[in-house]
Amino acid sequence: MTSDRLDDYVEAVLSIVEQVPRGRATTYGAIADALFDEFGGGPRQAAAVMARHGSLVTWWRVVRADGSLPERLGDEARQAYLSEGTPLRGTGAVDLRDALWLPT
DNA sequence: TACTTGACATTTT
DNA sequence: AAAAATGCCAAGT
Repeated sequence: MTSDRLDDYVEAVLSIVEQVPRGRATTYGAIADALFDEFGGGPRQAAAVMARHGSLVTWWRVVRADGSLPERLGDEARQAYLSEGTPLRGTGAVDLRDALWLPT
């Protein structure tokens, strides 16, 4: 049936990603924490959603806890960071000290 | 039903 | 400071 809570979780994650301001970034843990009230789960579930539907959103605005991101996407994300002026730390990772955005 | 895999996080060497 | 080990939770097989 249609009331799949999984799809609902997916939309919730994508919604948060779409809400991230330009030039800013958030982490999987922050998203998981924000949705933990309603769905629980953990950062891995948020990541699983991105792996499935991440192509539909600004996935480069979602990074790991240390500001770095998956090797496979590093290249494409770098282009986006340069375009949006995201604060980088020098090694290609986002400087979360300045760029970290927490879901509302 | 049990095992393996995964856009992760945290703690300990 | 950097790397390895452990923990977490759910989906896929």
